[in-house]
Amino acid sequence: MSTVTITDVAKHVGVSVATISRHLSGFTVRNEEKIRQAIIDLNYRPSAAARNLKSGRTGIIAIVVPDITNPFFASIVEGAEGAVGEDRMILLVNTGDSRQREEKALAQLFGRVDGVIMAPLTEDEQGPSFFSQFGLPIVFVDRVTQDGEKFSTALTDNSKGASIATDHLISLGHRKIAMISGPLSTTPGKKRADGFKASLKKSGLACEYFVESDFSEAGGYAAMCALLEREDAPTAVFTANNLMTIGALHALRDRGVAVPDQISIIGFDDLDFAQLINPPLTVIARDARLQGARAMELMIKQLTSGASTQPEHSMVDVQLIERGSCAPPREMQTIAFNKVDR
Amino acid sequence: MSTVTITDVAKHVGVSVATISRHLSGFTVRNEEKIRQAIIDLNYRPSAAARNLKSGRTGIIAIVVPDITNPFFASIVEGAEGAVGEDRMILLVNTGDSRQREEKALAQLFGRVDGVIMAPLTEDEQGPSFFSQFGLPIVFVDRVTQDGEKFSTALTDNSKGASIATDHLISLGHRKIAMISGPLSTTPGKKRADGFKASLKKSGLACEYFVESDFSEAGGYAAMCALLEREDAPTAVFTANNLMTIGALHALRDRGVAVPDQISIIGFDDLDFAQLINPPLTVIARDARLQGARAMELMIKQLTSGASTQPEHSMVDVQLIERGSCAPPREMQTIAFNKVDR
DNA sequence: AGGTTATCTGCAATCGTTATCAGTAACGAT
DNA sequence: ATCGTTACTGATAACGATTGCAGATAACCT
Repeated sequence: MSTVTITDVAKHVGVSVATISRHLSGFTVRNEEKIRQAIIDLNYRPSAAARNLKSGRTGIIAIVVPDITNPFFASIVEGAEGAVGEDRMILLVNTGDSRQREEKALAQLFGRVDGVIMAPLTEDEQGPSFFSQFGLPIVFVDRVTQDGEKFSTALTDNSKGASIATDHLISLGHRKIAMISGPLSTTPGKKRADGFKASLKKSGLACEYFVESDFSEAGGYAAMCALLEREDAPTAVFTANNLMTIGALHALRDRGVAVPDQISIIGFDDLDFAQLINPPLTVIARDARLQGARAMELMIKQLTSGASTQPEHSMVDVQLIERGSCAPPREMQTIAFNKVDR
Repeated sequence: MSTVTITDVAKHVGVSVATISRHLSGFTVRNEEKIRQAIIDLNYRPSAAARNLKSGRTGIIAIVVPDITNPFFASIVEGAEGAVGEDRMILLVNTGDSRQREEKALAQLFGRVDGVIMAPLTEDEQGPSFFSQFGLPIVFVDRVTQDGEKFSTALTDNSKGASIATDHLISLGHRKIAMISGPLSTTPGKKRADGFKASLKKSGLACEYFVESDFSEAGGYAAMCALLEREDAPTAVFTANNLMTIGALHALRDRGVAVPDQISIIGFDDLDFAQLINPPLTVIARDARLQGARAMELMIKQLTSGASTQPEHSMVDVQLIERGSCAPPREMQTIAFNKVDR
């Protein structure tokens, strides 16, 4: 009962399978009404597997992300979902930050999907030729691999964002500025660290409070604790992604450090609840949904216009959103207040 | 170049396709080393489509959720992902709260996946026989349809959770207790409303501040605003899911209403940042990840032990987490303070 | 050597669908 | 009546892999 094929329908109506197939493909055939009825009566559903084999396309696009519970990646997926269109679907692969899972998944994807939108774990994990030989269209989102130039990408201006954040802290008067960085093996980790260091350098500041962490909440927590324990603690900190920002905030709260009175904090990536926390969080924001949508558009373009097209690179802009978590450093606040009071 | 088939490998080695196939399936064959080498040289990857057609199984399980950016559903997906095992993958379908998309997706799933884990939009959307005739194993997660008893389910104790929340507010002395409810057409919406009303009744209170909303942040915001505008405003509010809690908190903040001094608030479902907001949020929590994992386990059980098995029902427990957003109502606080001061 | 297993091999059918190709029927124009 | 055109139909060969069957090869024993 569960396996009604096109042959059954054909027999039931008394025509050949070809006719049924043609009807399904939208051609006009003679016994349309009878066929329609038979399909309903028998509860026939065309087998996607057979169609895939015959046509060579699956109508499925894979999205491979390291961690779907990270709201940023969830937004990427949502954006891609919104741009996928009527006749395609999304296969989600969550690699859980495990290289092994990532590799395995990639191998299994072959023949199951028409293309892969991918946020690789690190930039150098696979041999340089791996993706070139992969045989499936690829679009990189948020992160790239070594030879990323050869593929379409949907990135954000990481170094610019980091520079804006750092400049903001500097302009408030901070000199002892820390960064809780992501892994330097990842694109955003590297670029954001670059932007931070470039800004410091431009203002003649040394990079003394740089901690490389892992983009996780626990990592942010640990990094913040380490910074607080230094005898000469920083007066401001830039956290390189949302989860580490949350972790750092937890650490500050647990240690009873007042924000922004004792330390200023600015995060990369906005959070849904940034306005609800105390104080409201100042962040560098970007439209992750848009980034996901761009990735999907690039993929669909590649799919429809053949593989011969040139790779395209999309860059989503970043933006400083000032709320309340950044203020002049403590020793300067008196001055600032004096000025205002005068 | 991109379509290397098993035949190409066979020719290259000088054996029949059957031998290659057997090698791939783990049997011992004569020219193992040669075959392995040829596979690498030609960059051959078995076509999943052909395997699907032949074997009738795809190794893919679909998860259909209304909104992947809702952290709760993201956690469900993560939990399911963690339990899916090595040889299966997840196809994610985000219906975006659109019934049309949901229907279409379901139809397209046939032949693409081995089973469907599903959180339906509403309880009654499809005819009662729809899922029975669907022809694919189904497990409902978080929400069910009318005839949910016939299928395996992974739910949480919604009414118990709502009762605990309501009782908590009552025990603090509140009498004017509001609920911002989800749609009564959904399982969690209905059950949580039931629990709320049952608790009020048990304590002899009338249900005067009940607002049915839509589980969205905007909906929670609007509902909270409506409640605040009533001449006899409530002193406490129970919000039926995480997004509406966030919306309500935004509304309270925008109106300058102090929590918990002027109004107490308790939400269903914990939030990552519940401790970071001011005051830390008191919530009813459950393990969404576990719920997703349970759903996947039920699905795999069904898949491996044939369709003949009885449906099973898993219930994830709920738990009150007291933080700082609930306090005795204003008129009682003096009394409470007096007691303490004595 | 001869016989008996044990192990491996190739052929061909099969999964459900679509594309191709050679028809056939209907109809109007000649 | 013949022809050309239009509009549809059915048989059949793919698509790329797996598998039962029967035959081939090797291994082992007497």
